[in-house]
Amino acid sequence: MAEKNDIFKKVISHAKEYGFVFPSSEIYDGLNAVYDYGQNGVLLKNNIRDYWWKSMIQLNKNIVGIDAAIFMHPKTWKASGHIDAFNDPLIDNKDSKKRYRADVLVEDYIKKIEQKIQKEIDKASKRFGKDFNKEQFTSTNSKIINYKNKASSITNRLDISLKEDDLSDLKSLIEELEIACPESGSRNWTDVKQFNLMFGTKLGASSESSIDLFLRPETAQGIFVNFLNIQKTGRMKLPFGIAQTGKAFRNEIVARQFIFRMREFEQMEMQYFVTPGTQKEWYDYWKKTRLKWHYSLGIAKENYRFHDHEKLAHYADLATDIEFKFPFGFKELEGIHSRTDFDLLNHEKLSSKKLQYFDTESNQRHIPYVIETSIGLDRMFLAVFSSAFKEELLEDETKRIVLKLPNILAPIKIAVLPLLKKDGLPELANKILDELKWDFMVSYDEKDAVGRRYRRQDAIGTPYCITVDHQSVKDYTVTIRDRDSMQQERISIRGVTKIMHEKLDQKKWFNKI
RNA sequence: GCGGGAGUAGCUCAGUUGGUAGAGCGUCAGCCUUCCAAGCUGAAUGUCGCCGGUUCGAACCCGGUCUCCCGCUCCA
Repeated sequence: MAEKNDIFKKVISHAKEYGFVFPSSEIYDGLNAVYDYGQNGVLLKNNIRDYWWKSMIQLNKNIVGIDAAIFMHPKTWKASGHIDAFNDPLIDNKDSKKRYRADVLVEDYIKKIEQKIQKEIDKASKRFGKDFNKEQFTSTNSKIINYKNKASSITNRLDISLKEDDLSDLKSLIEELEIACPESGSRNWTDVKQFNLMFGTKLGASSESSIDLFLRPETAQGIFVNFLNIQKTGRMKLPFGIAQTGKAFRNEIVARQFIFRMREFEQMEMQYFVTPGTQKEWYDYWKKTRLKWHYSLGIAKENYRFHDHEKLAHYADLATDIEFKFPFGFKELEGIHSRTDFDLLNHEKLSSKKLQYFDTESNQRHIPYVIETSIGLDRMFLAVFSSAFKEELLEDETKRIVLKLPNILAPIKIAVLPLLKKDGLPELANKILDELKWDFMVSYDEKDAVGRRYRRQDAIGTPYCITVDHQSVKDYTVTIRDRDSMQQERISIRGVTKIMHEKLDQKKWFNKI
C-alpha cells in the first residue's frame, strides 16, 4: 500500500513538473478539488477526447454529435430526478462519526412501526384462523390504529419539513422519536445539513428578474431535450445515437484523489436510442464495444474489469461500470446504463411535448429506450497518464523516466533535434520542423547533450525523435529514434512526412475498436 | 464531515535547544562535445502555504485558516 501511494505521489509530481496538471489558482493556495491542465496536459486531454469523438461519431453512420449548453431550463432537473435525488439532508452521529441521510433514518423508523403492525396482524390471523377478517381487524384494533396514526403523523411531518427545507424540525423529529445511531446506539446527533450536489447559479443580471439555475450535473440531459430536434432534422431512424462531450459540475461532499473526483469535470457521453424491448441486446453490444475501445489503446487488459450494479439508480434497469486499476485501486472509469424511457418520459410529462418516435414498420408511436455510455474524460486522462508512467532501470543502471503513452494520444508526436548547435544542423532541423508541423504536433530542442534531450521527450511521452547530424547535411538523411525501444533507424529526409504518417497512422488504432 | 499525516526553489528534500534559509536534480546564458541523464564556467529562483499571537527576535512555539495525501463516510 505504501508503494502504491508512492507511485501515485510520483504521478502527481510528474504531472505538475512536466506541465500536464496544475492545482487551480495555485498562487492563492489552490481551490479544493479544482485543477487546470497545462501545456502538455491540454494536448493529451484533447487527444483523448478526439479519439473518443472519432470512434463514436466519425466511425458510426448512425451516431451524431451535439454541443448543448451548460445552462438548462430548471425543469430539466426536476424531470431528470436530480432535484430529488441530488439533494440530501445529512446528519452525523457525534459518537460513532457515522453519517446518515436524516430522512432515511426517519423512514426506517416508520418501517419499524409497519413491521409492528404486521406482527399484530400475523398474531391475530393465527388466533382467528379462517374467520380472520383483515380489513375489519386493522380498522378496529386499537393498537394498530395507534400505530397507524403515529406512522402517518410522522410521515406527514417528514414530508412537510422536507418540502419546506425545515432542517431543524427534521432534527427535532429525530430527537423526539429517540432515533439512535444504528451502529453505536448513540443519540448524540449533529444538526441536519442540506447537501445539494448541484451547483446553483442565477440567470439574469438584476436580482429581481433573475431566476435560479443549476450548472448541469451531467451532460446527458442536453441530449434528451434535443432528442426530437435531432431525430427530425437528422432524419434519424432507430437505433441511433447522440454523443457529446462537455463540462459537468457536482458539489461533491468529499472530492479527492487528484483529478479523479473533481467538482468541475468533463464527460464524454453517448445516448443510444433503441426500440423498447431491444435494450438488453444493445446494452450488451455497448458493453463489449466500449471495452474494446479501451483495449485498443494497448493498456494492459488486467487493468480493466466490469462491475455490474446490483443496486440500480432511479432511472436504470441494467447498469455496469468499467473499472480501471488506478494507483489507488480499481475505481469507476466509465458507466454503461440501460436508462429505459425514464428521461424522455419525464421530459414529456413536464414539458407536455410528445417525445416519441414513429415506427413506420409497425405504424406505432413510442418513446424509445436508451442505452447510455458515460465516461469521465479527466478519469480517462488519469488512467492513461498513470498507467503510462514508468521508471525504468536501463542496462547501464541509469534510471529513465518515460511516459509510455499510446502514440495516438501523445501530446507531442515528434521532436526534431539537431545533434549540435552549429555546422548548419539547426537550419536543416528547422526545415524539417517546418514541413512536419502542418501534419503533426512537433517540438524542437537544441539545448544540452542529445541524450538529455531524448530523456526530456521521454518524460512527456513523445514517441519519436528525429535527429539531424553531420551525415544529414551530406546525404540528406536523418535518424528516427523510438521512445520505447530507444532504437534508431536512418531514413531519407525526402520521405520523412510519409514515414511519420505511416508510423503514426490513426487507422492502426481505430481498427482495433 | 470525522480521524491520521503533510505543506521550505519547478521537483525531491535538509534545516541542530527560536538568531529572518541550504543541497541534489531541474532551469537559464555560454564553453566543450557527432547519438541516450549526472563534462566545464557563470547565473537566476523562495514574504519557509496564508493570517494572527508569544518573543528583543519565529521556517521552528501557540491559535486560526487554506491546500494535498490516507482511512471512515458519501458518490443519481
